[in-house]
Amino acid sequence: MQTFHHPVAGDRVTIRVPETTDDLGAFWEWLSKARARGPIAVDTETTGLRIYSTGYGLRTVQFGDAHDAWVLLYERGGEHAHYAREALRRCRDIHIHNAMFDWLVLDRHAGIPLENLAPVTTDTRILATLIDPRAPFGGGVGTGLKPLSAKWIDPAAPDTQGGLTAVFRSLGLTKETGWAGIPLTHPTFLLYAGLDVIFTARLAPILRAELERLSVRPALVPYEHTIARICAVMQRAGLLVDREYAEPLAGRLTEDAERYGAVAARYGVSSVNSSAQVADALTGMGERLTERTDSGAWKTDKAVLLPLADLDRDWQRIGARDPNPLADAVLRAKRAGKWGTAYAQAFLENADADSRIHPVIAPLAARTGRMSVTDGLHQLPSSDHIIRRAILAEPGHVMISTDFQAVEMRVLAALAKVRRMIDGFVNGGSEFDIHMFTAQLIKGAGATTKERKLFKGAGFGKVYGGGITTIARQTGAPESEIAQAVAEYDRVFPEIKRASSRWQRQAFQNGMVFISATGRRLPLDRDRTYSVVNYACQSAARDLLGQALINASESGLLDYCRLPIHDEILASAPREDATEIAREFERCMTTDLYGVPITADAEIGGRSWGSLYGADH
DNA sequence: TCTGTCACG
DNA sequence: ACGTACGTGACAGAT
Repeated sequence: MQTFHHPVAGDRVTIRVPETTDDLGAFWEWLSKARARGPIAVDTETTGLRIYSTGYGLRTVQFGDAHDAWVLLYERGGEHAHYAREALRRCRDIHIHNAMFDWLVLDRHAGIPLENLAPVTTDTRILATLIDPRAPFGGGVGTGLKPLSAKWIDPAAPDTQGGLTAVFRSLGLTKETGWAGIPLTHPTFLLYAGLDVIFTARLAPILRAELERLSVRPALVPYEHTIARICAVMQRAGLLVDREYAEPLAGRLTEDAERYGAVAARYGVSSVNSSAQVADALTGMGERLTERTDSGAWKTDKAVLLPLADLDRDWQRIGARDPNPLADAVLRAKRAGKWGTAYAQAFLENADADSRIHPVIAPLAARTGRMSVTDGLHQLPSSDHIIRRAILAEPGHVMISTDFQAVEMRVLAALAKVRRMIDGFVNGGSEFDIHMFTAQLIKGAGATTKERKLFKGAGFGKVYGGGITTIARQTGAPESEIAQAVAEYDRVFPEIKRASSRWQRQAFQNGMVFISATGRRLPLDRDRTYSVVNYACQSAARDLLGQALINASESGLLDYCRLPIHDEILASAPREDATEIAREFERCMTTDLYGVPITADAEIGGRSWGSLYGADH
């Protein structure tokens, strides 16, 4: 048996790696006693992050408490794997840092259903996020095991992930190949694998005490664990990619990008993604650029190029000038290039052997509590259906998208107690349109759709905390019009400004931390405290979605759920039951927030996600 | 690794 | 004193 010792916060901890049957017996004896004393910390090491890729493997499973860790060599199979599985089956109280990953690994590669593991898990990352949700670059300590251990346990806590990267390099491996390529019994690998569970075990009680000290609403802890389980089930299910559609699509987009790229090359732009080249060439053609980036370079983004190409925001000809052929080619080449590589090509590369994409869902990613999804499925173009067309419901199923109706405006009305807004939402019925309502409030019953658009822009400006200039730039309306609209907006909804001041004051008195409607801690940046209005709304809306997911799960809809998208649940359901299931999703997403109705609208599509978008929409 | 850009809610 | 658009992920090019 390999044994390691390491100092942790003045203690000498022990890491053991069983080799023989006797060693495994010793592990079993330790586990029985440790389980009787308290929770067991668990962690895994694997060949990488892409759990569903072919050839993926589980290398070690670690168990530990505050002083002892055991690293089981799962990769060896046989009795090593057997002991690891049996240990996991017996543990009724476990601590994991970032549990979703380990649940899914163990579910897929050790035959331990996440439905069994999730209910007995406390995720120390969830606890840490409820204390401070900010990433390191956002001013927080971060929610990684290393920074948390350094802050709460031992400033000398090793950077096990970063430290291993150095070991990988010394072995001629990279960050990507190292996890699979490092020898299973490499001492640093095993030491760090063991230390991770020891730090997790020590972190849990400290974080729990801190949550209590800060009076964080206790219900948030089980609430977030339930949402994590639900998101893990969706990640496991994944979404089906239509390879027969995506492959030629990727090819076509690449051809388009090359064709337009060749046009740009005629004007001296060899790579359309080089802003400097585009700026030089445009200036050389006599165009005058006016906007600059943060670092002082000429801006050549879409907002700059579209007018030069005589195109509006929807890429329709304006007829105001002769289109600049370079601006037009750059726009089209960049779009085709991005859609081809970031979407169509990415679908094909990210899909597993069963043509499924398993989006990595982070249920508590943003500082407001919002979820994030990697693999791009949160950012697919919505103006055109061609990209989403590549994502399919299950065979015999159709896509159902159920989204909250103007949820952030409803949340704003409820939280800021905006009297006339509340009246509108309460009395407005199912077809109520808050932005038209606002336009009519200000302009009278004859308000036009153009005026609706103006006040929609002003409304979003309010929720985001934007100023006149920015709202004007975003909406394309002249500043004078926006200034007047915002002033009128403030006149009919005066409660918003008052709530903003009140919330900023409360946050200031609470160490620059705003407490959300659900009891979430939302740290503010000192130099932009106005963002509290957005944080309050975005965060409460996220928790409405979280509760909707829990409702859906409790109503037996979880197996149909595929992806949460901020104010929407995307589902795949049998065609013959779609109407009934859609009504059920609407019911799960319908609620009341301080007297303001929160409503949802389900749309039943066809086999592909694209059927809900673009031309057919 | 940073900057700019572009996609979403 | 005043005013500030919010939150993400991914890719390409420059450094």
